[in-house]
Amino acid sequence: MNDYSFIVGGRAIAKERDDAKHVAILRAAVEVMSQYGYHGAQISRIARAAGVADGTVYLYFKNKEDILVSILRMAIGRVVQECSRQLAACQTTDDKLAALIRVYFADLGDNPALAMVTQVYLRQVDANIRREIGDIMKPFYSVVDELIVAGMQEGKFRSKMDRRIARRMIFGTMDETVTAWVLTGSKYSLVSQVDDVVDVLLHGLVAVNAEENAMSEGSLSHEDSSTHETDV
Amino acid sequence: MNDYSFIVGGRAIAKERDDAKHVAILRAAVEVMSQYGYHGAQISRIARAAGVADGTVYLYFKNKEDILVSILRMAIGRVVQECSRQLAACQTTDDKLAALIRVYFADLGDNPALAMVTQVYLRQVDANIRREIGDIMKPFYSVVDELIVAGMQEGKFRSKMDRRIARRMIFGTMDETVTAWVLTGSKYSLVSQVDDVVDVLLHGLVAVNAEENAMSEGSLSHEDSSTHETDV
Amino acid sequence: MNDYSFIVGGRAIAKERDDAKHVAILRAAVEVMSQYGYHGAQISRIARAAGVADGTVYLYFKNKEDILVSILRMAIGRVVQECSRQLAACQTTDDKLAALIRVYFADLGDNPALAMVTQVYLRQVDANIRREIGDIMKPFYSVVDELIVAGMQEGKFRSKMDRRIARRMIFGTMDETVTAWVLTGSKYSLVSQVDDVVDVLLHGLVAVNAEENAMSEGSLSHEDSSTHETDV
Amino acid sequence: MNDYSFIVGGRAIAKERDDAKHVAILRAAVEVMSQYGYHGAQISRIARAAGVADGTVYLYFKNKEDILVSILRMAIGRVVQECSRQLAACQTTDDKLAALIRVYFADLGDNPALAMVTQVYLRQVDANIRREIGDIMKPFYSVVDELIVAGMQEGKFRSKMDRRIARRMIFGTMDETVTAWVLTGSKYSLVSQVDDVVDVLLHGLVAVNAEENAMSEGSLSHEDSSTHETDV
DNA sequence: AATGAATGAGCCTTCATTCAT
DNA sequence: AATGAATGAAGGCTCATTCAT
Repeated sequence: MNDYSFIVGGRAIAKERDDAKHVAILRAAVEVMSQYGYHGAQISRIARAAGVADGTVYLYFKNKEDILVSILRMAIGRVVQECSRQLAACQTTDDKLAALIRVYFADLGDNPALAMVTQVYLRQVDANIRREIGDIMKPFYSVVDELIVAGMQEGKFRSKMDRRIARRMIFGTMDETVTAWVLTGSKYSLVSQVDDVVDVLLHGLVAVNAEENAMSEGSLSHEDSSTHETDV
Repeated sequence: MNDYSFIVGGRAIAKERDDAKHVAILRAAVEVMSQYGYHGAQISRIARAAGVADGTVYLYFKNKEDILVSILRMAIGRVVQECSRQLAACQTTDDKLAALIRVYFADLGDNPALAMVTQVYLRQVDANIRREIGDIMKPFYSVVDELIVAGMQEGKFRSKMDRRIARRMIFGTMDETVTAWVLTGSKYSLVSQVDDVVDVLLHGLVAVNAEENAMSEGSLSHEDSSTHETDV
Repeated sequence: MNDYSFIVGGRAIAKERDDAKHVAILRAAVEVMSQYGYHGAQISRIARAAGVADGTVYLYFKNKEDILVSILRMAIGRVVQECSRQLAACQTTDDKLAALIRVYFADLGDNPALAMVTQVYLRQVDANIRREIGDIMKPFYSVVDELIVAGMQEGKFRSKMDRRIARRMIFGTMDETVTAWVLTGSKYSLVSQVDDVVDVLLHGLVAVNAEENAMSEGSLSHEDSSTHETDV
Repeated sequence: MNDYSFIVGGRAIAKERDDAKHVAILRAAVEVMSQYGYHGAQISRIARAAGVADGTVYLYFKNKEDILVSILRMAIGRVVQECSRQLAACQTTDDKLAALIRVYFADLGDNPALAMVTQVYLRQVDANIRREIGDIMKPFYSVVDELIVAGMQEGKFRSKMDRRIARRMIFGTMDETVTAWVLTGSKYSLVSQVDDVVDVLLHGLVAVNAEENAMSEGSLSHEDSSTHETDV
């Protein structure tokens, strides 16, 4: 999935030439930024990489931050959509959580450049835009929120748990995992971390008893991922 | 604790006039940055807030980024030091984890401006400085790492768990919690979240059985914190 | 010739708007620098004098020093070109030397502001740029070198003379003459000095015998130039 | 003569500790400037090299330019004084000119760092200080002027020659020679150039006849100096 | 729609000089 | 006399954005 299909997301039919330029600029922005860093990502460089004139960028985007936000919107939009599809096919809440994380990791795992942008550069924007970022993330938050609520209702998840804190643990862990992967050069497989991450989120750090430890061993594969990973 | 004692860390007595200026500039930097944002934190504004001339800033700091890094160094240094003290007094690994998170939340909870800088603005720096940030964070990482290893060795923590992923869950959850608190205006008590956060980290999302749920209810207080918190 | 035709050199027709701005900035730089001195020649002042924005200067020149170097390049380029033309029409080596000095004095004599820049301000640049200045001057050096060699080969110039020293005498004398003229306010005619300078370069200080002195009297006119000149 | 005796010049007895600091600062200024260049010659660096505090420099010199001017004043003062001594011992005007140039070349030849300062860095000062430099040079100019007048009166030098132009030729040639020597790294002997320079100044470029050329051959040594010299 | 030349606001940093001690 | 910490003015350069063509 290095074809940037993530950018146009779920739109079934590309509109026109317009859309082609729109996408080209977003593609270029991701590439330029992941290559040259935040400060090296001048509009003129993005425009050149996209094969358009500087001014043309402003026909498609309000300003530079709008490009960054659009990148996130597209990426998250696509993840959310893919989540809806995959989660519907899951039977248990456990599976749904695993599916959610797998979709997220798979998406970013296939696009290190995009991951670099969302995990690092997007955080360098001004405070006023963080609000907008929050709005973009909301649908994704909702998916998780609904998942947590469902889990609690069906008795699977702990009933007295603070939903917000649970959600922050999920996002915080995902975020930290992806950021560590990105900052160490995207050298190992991000998806390979899914099972371990899900396991620790579901069961926490504490070993309830020896049997539980023994039972969970089979499905885990820490050793594999460990060998590929540089410690951060 | 708005007296910025966090800045000089554990030093009982400020050395000289030197140190006073050093601290004054760091204080000013934290205040100005939390108020005006990263891009609004011009050296001249920081200098004015510190009551010194622009040039004086450069007698104490190499450049603007050095100020940012110094803020983190002081803050983390103080947290690490406080952790060593508090963790030594803890009997169980559970308590140690709780103490660690409590120290961290208490420190930042008392200094919303500092939290704003570490959680938001510090991430806006250039790639080259991120390495330095990593070095500063290492001692803190180590504390957590040792805690995890100890927990696993004494059979308290799950033995087959990936240590790195466990650490990322802890940090990711803490980070997400503090960031959410900061971005919603630091309106509720950050320390009040400690028990819930620790609980969810230790036991995960899954309810093992009805009894466990019932047992954990007593020590938790989601309702209290919930009422103060705006959802993010 | 205060029309700065020296700047575009031999180009018969200015290319485009591009060239017009390029020339306008060089013109402005010469004027501003000769008027306000090197340290008073801020980019913003040059830009204002050229009728462009500060940033526009950097569309045409790499940096401030590049402007200085460009001024020299244009000026010297024009002199060298004019020299080639005039020297070809000369019969004797004496005449060629006279023509060379006349072209140089005429050019700078018509542009006191330019002379001020090349004789005074250009020498205030950094060591690294002196090399570039040397490269620019080389063609001019070569013209003189060839002239000296030709004179020696045809037996006109003293055969055992050190060519380098001869060249330094020629340049040193020209340079000192122009600098003295510039620093005293360009009040007298620089070209009027040509014959005397050439005479002293060709025959030196020593009177060979009474007859030679008597013979040379007719062609010289020290009294005229003397009356206009303030001693330096 | 690398002992900086040039700095105190002819003063028979150094005044006190005062004078020692005065000299130390001038020494340091010459060293620092020749080593680090004009822009690298900050007062603080000069002070450190002189072993005094920054502020102390201002007890001995009005400002930074005053240091530069003082360096020139000392150097020229010493040359002028040495000239008076040596020229008195000369019989002919020719010899006096040779002595003058020899004193100048010997002095700078023994102090490449000083030569670098006078030939290169001193010219980077502002316009207002050039006047002061002119004043300092006047005694040296006078020596040459008197020499020229004497030569003309005794019939040795050409009677109708423009004195000012003659003087500029002498200074221009000396200056160009020293500058070329300095900028090529002071690799050859500057004094070794004296005879050739004097010869070309006295007799000019033109060969009067074959006999003259033959006669002058014996006293010249172009080949020697040529081998040591890199062309500029 | 597309261009790209032009704009100009904005800021970090240096360093000669001062002055309280 | 000596110190050296403190000062603060000053400017080259970048780059997001505009707009005439």
